[in-house]
Amino acid sequence: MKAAPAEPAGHIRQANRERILAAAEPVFARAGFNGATMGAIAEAAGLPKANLHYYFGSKQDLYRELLAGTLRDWLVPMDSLVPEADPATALASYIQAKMTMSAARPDASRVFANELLHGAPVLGDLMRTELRTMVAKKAAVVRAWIAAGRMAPVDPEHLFFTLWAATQTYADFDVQVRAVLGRSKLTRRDHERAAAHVVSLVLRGCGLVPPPPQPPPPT
Amino acid sequence: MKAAPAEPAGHIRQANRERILAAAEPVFARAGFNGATMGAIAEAAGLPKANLHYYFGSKQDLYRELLAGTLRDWLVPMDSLVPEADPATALASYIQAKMTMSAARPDASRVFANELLHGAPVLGDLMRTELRTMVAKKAAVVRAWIAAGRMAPVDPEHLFFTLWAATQTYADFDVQVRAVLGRSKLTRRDHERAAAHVVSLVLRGCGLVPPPPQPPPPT
DNA sequence: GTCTATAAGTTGATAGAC
DNA sequence: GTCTATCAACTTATAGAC
Repeated sequence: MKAAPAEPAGHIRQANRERILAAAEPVFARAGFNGATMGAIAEAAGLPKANLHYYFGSKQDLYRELLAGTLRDWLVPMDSLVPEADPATALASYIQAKMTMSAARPDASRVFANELLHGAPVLGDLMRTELRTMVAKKAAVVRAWIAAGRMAPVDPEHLFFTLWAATQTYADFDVQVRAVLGRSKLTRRDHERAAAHVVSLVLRGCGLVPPPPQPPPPT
Repeated sequence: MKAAPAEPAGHIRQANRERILAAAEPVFARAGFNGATMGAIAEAAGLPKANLHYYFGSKQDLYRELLAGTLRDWLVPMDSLVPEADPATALASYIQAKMTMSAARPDASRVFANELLHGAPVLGDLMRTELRTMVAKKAAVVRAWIAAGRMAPVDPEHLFFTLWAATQTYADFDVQVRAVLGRSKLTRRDHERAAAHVVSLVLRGCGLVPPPPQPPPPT
């Protein structure tokens, strides 16, 4: 028999793993993969270094699990893009969802951005499978809207690139946004203004009449 | 007297510095500041490590000079945004210029993006001064266009954030673009298509009639 | 399952001969 | 101005007591 209890089925294990993942996110976000040290993550998690290796094996495995979780969360808002929906409403709420994520979990976005920036050495396979499949499906929805004359003929894949870039820039490069706006910190009103801007520009760009400014969801 | 010759006024010095800077760009782009090693840069430059320290003092000084040069190049295309210009033409050519830079020097863009991603520890001051001043000037131009009824009332500062994000995503996150499009490498046609998409979406988004697709400049 | 101690390897930076 | 040799510090990962 091992020392691990058989019945609780890994309660402690899972709790500790999540604790370590949560502590690792800001450390990887601020310093990148190489700049982040297991020591710093361990300190943030309130555990000895050795425990991190006990739970995740290596630094790269820990990093990989963090990223895979982010990609999953990241794809969820695309579900609302369905053929039956109104294009303007669906796109506006997708943009709003992405803007809300940028504001709520900027570190997750930054770790992801950093991985892409360096060529996606650990996430490349997932990008070429899961992400590509999902985008192909949603691009088909946009193409259907265009074919039905419900929106202007934009390139669907490139529309997604623009949407991701325009929304995530407020998380990934917020230091640039703050420098230009002269803010030491982005307020809730800054984020609302940013979201209104992106929604309005994109909807008009897609030939869709922007709806009157709607209050943010009670999330 | 020092060993350095007085008359040639640093010809060798400058040539070697530029050689090292050119070699450092792809290394920093691929590995980030911490992942890049002085050994790797020295090898790429074909020089011993010690020479890098002789010319730049420290790794951070080398990195700082590389970034400052990129920021300068990066601001140049904004010069064409002047009140007398036609908004549609000026914005289209600004976007084209940024897209061309993304395609031609992706590594410079990536090093810059990486610096922003980690909070601009070495470039922060320049962002809050030079960048902010330049954007304030160009935002005033956009405001004048709007006041004259020559384009839709978009938020000028946020318009720049969107333009930068939408254009640089093709350099910074090209691995994501390639994954979605199923390309092993982005072709010239891919970049043209991307540029046409961004120009068209933004011009329509700004209430400006997109001009017919113009051939790329002979650059 | 937890933690201390340490091994094994890497890196930025410098000394000093040429 | 160039380059070899080397140091001091740091980091990942593991061994082994508890």
